[in-house]
Amino acid sequence: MSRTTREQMLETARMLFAERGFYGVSIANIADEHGLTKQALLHHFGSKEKIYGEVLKAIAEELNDLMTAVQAGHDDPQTQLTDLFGRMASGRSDDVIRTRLLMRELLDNKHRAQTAGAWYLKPFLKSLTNMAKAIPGWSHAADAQIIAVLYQIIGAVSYYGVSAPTLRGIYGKAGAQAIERAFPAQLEATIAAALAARPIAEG
Amino acid sequence: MSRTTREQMLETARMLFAERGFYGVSIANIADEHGLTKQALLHHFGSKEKIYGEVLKAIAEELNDLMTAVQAGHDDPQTQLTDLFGRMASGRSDDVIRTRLLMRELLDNKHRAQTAGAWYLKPFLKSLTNMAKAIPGWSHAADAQIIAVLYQIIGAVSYYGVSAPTLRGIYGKAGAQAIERAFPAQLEATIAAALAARPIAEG
DNA sequence: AACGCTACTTACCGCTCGGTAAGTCCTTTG
DNA sequence: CAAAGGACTTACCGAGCGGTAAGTAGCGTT
Repeated sequence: MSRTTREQMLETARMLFAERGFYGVSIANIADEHGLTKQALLHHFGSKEKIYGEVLKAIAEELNDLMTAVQAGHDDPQTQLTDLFGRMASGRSDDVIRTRLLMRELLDNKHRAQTAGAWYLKPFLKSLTNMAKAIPGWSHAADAQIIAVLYQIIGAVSYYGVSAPTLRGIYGKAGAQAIERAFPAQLEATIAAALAARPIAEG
Repeated sequence: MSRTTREQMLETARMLFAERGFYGVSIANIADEHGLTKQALLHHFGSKEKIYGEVLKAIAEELNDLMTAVQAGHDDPQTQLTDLFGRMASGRSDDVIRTRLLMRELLDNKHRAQTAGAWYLKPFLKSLTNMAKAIPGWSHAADAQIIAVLYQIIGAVSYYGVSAPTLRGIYGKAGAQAIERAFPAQLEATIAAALAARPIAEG
């Protein structure tokens, strides 16, 4: 049963870190969600940094699983990529939480650095790059160019998962819902356009 | 001279908030940068929230200025938009700091909410929307669809300004520099592609 | 010369932070 | 049935947090 508690704690930690960021969440905040004390968390994980590290590690594994699933589902690399990004931006609450957390990590890891960082994402980015290289016309592009394109797509995808509260604040509930409805199709078009545009050779 | 001190403080605050986030920066941190005490900051701004609010307000003004400049520079709305996003992603340290801060605000404002938020950006988004509506083929698109597209572009642009440290961690200094070199041209292509794809009517 | 104002200071306050120490309770194992 | 160990608690700690109170020092006005 301790296993379950641990997993529940990790899940809560992920949600809270995604919502408020590493510095915006205290160990006690996470523990309160379970009716336990912060020392219970420290017992299981040792330190706040380690909790955060485990959350990131789990996310990295999920992304790799997603990658595997997408590769199993299609042969065409462009379809694989489109499917992958579509899944990452599904709008399901799991995905939104994960996207938020990854964006925060992107912003913060410079300062918390090596401890636990985007390094976990390295294999995922490597797989992404290989997938893109399999697209006709991309095979001879430099890694740097491919990553530049991929990062722009990831940026577009990520903003989707993160903007909802802001847009609701600016445009009201009905307006935000209309935008949310329009997003997925529009996103797919943007991704298709970005992938269709072949990488530009360095000048 | 008090004016100068105040401005310096705001500048430092902006940089630190961008680097470490609202919760990752204390008033004392900001004050230390000037050799003053935190009470000096509280004297000038009243509270931490108000410092942050002033930073956001200044950014909103800058974006509006940028918008005006771009409109004065070109007649074609698509060129205006491309120019605008290009300037926002110039890679100059000012722009990187501003982009980081806006991304953080996007992630955090749900919780700090009305106090001081993306509401400052409302006029900017409104202008952006109008600019997009002037593009041939976009005039009859719903606001929601236009904003969906714009947000994706903003996402792609923003990731550019924020990813450098992470990419350096993953690909090393030389690799990251190659990516940085490839980014601008690639970004322009992505923006052009996203703008070229006409908004999709709601199904 | 007294006044008021701005710019700042030192001295606090109550609170929360991450983390340590030392236990209690309960279950598993020999 | 005792020993061991995991799960969790209460009781702390020093440090840092945002913010208040009460000044002081230097200026321009009257």
